[in-house]
Amino acid sequence: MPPPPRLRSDAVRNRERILTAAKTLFARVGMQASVEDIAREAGVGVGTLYRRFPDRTELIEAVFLDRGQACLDLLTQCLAQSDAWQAFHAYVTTLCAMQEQDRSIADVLTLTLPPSPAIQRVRTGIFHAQNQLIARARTNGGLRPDFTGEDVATLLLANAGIIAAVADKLPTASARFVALHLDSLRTGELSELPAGPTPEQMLAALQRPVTSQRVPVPPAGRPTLPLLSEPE
Amino acid sequence: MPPPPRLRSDAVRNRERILTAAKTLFARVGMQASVEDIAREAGVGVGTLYRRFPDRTELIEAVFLDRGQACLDLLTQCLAQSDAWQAFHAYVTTLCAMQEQDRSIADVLTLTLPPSPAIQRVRTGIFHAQNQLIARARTNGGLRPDFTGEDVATLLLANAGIIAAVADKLPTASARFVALHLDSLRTGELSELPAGPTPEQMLAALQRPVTSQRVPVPPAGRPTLPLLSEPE
DNA sequence: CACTAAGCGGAAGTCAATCTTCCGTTTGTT
DNA sequence: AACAAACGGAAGATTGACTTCCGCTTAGTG
Repeated sequence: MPPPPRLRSDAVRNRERILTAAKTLFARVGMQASVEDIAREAGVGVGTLYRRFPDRTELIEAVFLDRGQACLDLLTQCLAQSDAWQAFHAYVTTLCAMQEQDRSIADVLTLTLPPSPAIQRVRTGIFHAQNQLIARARTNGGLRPDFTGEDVATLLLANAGIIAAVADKLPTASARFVALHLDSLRTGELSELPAGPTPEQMLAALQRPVTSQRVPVPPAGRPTLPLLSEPE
Repeated sequence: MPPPPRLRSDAVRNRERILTAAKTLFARVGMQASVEDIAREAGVGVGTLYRRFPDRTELIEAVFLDRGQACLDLLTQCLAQSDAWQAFHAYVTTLCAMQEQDRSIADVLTLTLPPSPAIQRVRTGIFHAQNQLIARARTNGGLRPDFTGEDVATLLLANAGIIAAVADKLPTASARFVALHLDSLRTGELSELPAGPTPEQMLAALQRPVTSQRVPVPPAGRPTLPLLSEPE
């Protein structure tokens, strides 16, 4: 096979710029940022962007590896703390705060993108560390025993909902909500939790294609249950 | 002023059909359902729909009054219960479950639509009842004293996030999350909550135009804080 | 310095999804 | 039966994103 042709210096520079621009925009609007916006932010023409990244997924992958690393860093930092509850608490709090700064964070943990080998590796790394953190907090930190990694994912989705709706106008809403939620996680007066999705289900559910996230129209629709089920 | 011209009988019937179709579709996909989809669901032509509802907001308003009534009914039912905590618990649980069945429910409580007199009336009714429920649960039901109506709104936004992401594949996720969250609301080991948005802020934040919810591109963007703030 | 191929920009062509109008046809009402 | 009201849905208009293409620019080399 022929040696990969070297890129010209300006090409390298532009590649870099595009990547930074993508990070910036993905952070700001989520990963549905348009190609043109990214190009503008990078100060290059769309043509350039396309030559370098013919497929949007490459771009996404690059950015995601970066964000994933940030998560891993956070996890490492937290795992280093001695107090198990403190560590867990700091993790959840900081992660959710990061989400507010960077709307692509949620996607890293909750996936929503086609698994490439590299991404898979980072992801399993994250899951592993996260589970470690959870396990420790369960045995030593008073974290309720029925709390799972899936519950973290769900929390991120929930937090994403708040952020999408009001982060710009109510920057305090998310943090308060998370703080509140954390209060439900320590053993104390625990209610019987309904079973949530299994890890497999959760993984499958979040495995959505990235490009063209346009959802046509739900074909049929569930059989519209009665809205006002007898409370309790 | 001339007496309002009577509608022809078929016109009346169609008006009704359109309204039902709108309810159905708004429930299924949220209020961004397209005009054509509604028309098809109603079994009428788009032209008909347009003549009857030249402005999409009328349609929305009609549907929302209906959904609002459902919320009020729920509230009344819950307020009738004797146990204050049970009542509150049932309210939150059922409301969140309703959200899963009907994606326009969240919008009714968290608004997101231009206040018409009629809507305002229903809304204040709901808020009033809801606050009553909260107040009772606080004094008699062990609800933590720092919990407010705004926290309910935030929870709905969060729940909407979960639903939007995975309700189709993980129908259990939302319920489990809500149950978990409810555990954080009883007095017990309470942490110091960060202040959330004030009622005024919350109202203002959720006051968004309904039509054309396309957000162009966030003009500037916050000053990108460092992502990995020192945990804790 | 000059030559060449790699690289660049962005206008223009595609495409899909919605909104909106318009008009020939159907239908209710008197 | 006759007329206006109402209907359906094709067609035009808009919008926003994706992708291609080509004439100009520039880095790298001899």
